[in-house]
Amino acid sequence: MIDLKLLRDDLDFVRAAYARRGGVPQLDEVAELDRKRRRMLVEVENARAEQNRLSRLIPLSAPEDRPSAIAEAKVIADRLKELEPELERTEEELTRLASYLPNLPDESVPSGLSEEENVVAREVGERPRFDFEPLDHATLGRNLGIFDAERGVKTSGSRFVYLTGPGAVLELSLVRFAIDMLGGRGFTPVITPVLVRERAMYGTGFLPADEREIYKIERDDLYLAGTSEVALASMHAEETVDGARLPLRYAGFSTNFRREAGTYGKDTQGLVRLHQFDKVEQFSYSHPDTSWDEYDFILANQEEFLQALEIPYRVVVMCGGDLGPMAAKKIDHEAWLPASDRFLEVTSATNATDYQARRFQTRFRAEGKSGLVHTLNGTACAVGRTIVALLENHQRADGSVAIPEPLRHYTGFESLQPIS
RNA sequence: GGUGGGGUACCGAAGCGGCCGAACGGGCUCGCCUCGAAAGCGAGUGAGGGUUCACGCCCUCCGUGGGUUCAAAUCCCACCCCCACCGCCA
Repeated sequence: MIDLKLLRDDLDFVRAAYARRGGVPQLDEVAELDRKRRRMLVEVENARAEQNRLSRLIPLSAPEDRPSAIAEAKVIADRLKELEPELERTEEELTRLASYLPNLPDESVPSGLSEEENVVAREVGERPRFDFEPLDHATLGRNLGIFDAERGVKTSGSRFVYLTGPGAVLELSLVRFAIDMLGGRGFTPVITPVLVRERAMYGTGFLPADEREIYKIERDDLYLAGTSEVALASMHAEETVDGARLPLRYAGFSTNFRREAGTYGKDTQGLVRLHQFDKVEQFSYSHPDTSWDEYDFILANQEEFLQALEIPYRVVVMCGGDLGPMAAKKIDHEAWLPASDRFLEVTSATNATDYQARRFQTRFRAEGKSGLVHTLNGTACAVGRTIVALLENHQRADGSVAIPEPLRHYTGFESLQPIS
């Protein structure tokens, strides 16, 4: 939710900001409803003030004056019974429409409507050169016996896999590596609930915008989270935290569930686009004045993680049209996949500014003043896609795949070997 | 699945339908006292919104939503959430 005061104070500013993400059709309607609401609010409050005044006089008045005093108060009471529902309807409509307003893009966000207009900031790391024909990750995975897609389909349908043998160990190793790295940087490890209430989904910003993408458990009225961001953003809902304790940093681990609606036929092989995958996520509650510094910190952690694993990548700044509803800015890191000959999104970092905090009412208090915090999130390790990048970049002529040095401590092996 | 008990301000905890935004205790802040601290004493201490250049004024909030009434923390209805115990269970 954005601050509706902005619509009153500087509608043109809001309009210009939204233009960078393709515009928001209902903007003027929201602004008009807001004006109407305030008009009615003043009317209702004045009536209530009058009613309160009259009511207070009743017990003080002489018994013989009571009937007339009550009759007088009743006139106002009846009038309020007409005005209040009307105000309420206006407020409901306003809230409903306003909940579709996305966050305002930061000034540094490039204009654009689709991912074609995202901006590649730079490329980091050397693309590997092979003196043999490199294999794509799906083939490698099969050869190495680290996942089993056929049986995943048998059990759960397409886009589900079994991670097997060294694949399972590799996953746990990556998770632990990421958690340890962040633990040294002030992030408290958290394993989050994956079934969440509607309120958590709404507050994070995935509802109402991304409803199609989310699994819902109708019977128990719960949703399956697509990222631990949901539970982490919801963690301090309705709380006022001591400003001196900011930033609050969490390294969330969870299994994530995504419907991948509308992606039929896309990335059907391997570990790229699954309905279920595990991820370690950075999440920060920041003071609003320093949230862009915190954003840089999250981005730096992401780069260090990729560099430690010797994965070449590029930094992509999302254009306005490619931002999620909660994002004021979003930057992805895309790993280079030499055999597939393309880049693959492996991390994403978002500064949600006060958008989520306003919905969740997460505040801070410092020097006697209180305000909304800023929330930020960024992938630390999306396990499946990280494995994809490791496989393609570290494959060797004999069909094996080298494990990067920092990870060996966790895996206990130095390479993945082809089975039989 | 069953049975109970609860949701009041930063925390704990009272609260006859009418100066109740709410006693009291703790905490916190600022004073006094002190060489300094503790203790003690005194004062203060919620949030959101509307309006105003401002001082201020006004409205709302006692889990949520309805209802009764001139007037609801208080009475009525529905719902949500939390806790405890029993059963089942990784």
